[in-house]
Amino acid sequence: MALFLSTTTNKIDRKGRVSVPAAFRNALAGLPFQGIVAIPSFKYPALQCGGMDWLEQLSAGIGAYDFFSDEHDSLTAALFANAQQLAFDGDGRIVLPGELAAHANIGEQAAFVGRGPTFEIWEPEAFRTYQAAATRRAAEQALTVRAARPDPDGGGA
Amino acid sequence: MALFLSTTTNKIDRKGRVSVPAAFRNALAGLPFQGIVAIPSFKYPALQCGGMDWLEQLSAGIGAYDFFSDEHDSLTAALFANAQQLAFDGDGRIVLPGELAAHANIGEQAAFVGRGPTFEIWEPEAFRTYQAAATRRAAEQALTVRAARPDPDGGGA
DNA sequence: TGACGACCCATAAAATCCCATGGTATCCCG
DNA sequence: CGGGATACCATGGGATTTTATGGGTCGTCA
Repeated sequence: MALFLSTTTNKIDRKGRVSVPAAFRNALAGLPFQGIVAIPSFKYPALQCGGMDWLEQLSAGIGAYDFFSDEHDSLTAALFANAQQLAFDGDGRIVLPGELAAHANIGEQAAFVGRGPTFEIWEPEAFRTYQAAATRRAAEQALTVRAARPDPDGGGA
Repeated sequence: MALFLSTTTNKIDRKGRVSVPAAFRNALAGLPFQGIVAIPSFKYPALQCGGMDWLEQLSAGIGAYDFFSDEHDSLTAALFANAQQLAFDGDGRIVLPGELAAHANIGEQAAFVGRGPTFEIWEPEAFRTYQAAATRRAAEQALTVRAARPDPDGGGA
């Protein structure tokens, strides 16, 4: 699966449309469904996104749980019930539905944040705040990671 | 994986382009994505770089963490969100985005520093300073090591 | 009829491609 | 071994294409 990298902030026009960054669209090129899948994160005011293939993987993972288990209920309720399929228009834009925009407090602008196999959509200012904290934590953890996983180059970042 | 060796300093033209040293390009030949991946180091004013295969390895290493854990969040936010995929143009150059150049205080010139499986991009003067300090530290540590460990072959030097 | 979504087109800015040049190292041949 | 030819590399700039963004039109469904 392609990786989503870097952060791009795009404007939302008065019809509620946003351009998905070209780099992300390229990562999704070749998939049967041309568009993205967005799920409100239950940890952050943000939207978890990926291609259709990502959702299928997620589905496969959930399938492993017992069908009648509480986990199954919680997960399917939390994930699939709130998931939205957002198709690209001819110019690579999507329309952000009201509930999703509301969950992430998105107004005029939306930040598309790469997270490797997936990406997120944030309100730009909120993301900056979160990002600062995450970077600080990651810097501390970097030592841990290196200790746990021998890293010849001494450092990724 | 190929190795990156030696240091080369190249000029950045007014469009923000730099030639990636031919030796580094050769090390990346054969990869599906022709270009490099750059991540701002959170230890130095420099950019950690490598091929796409390097990033995939990194991604695999992070995948070991629980998907919903804070560690996972911090690392992916710090790495992937700040990472940039920089493709070669037809002449083996990349465009250095503003934020990356800013992080490394890069202006007119960029130093490509081989580090084995990865390489770094520095502002040349800053690298010289860092390099000198690192050399000094290494020399001090060498003395310490020799003192602590009786050396049968007479000290090597 | 009136709101909403899907599709189409226009435009400015930015990224990308393509070609030209000068310098340097390399190779080949006498 | 010397000298010319050659290939490769770093660099510059113009032309072309992509992107992001704005707006219009037409059909659909309530």
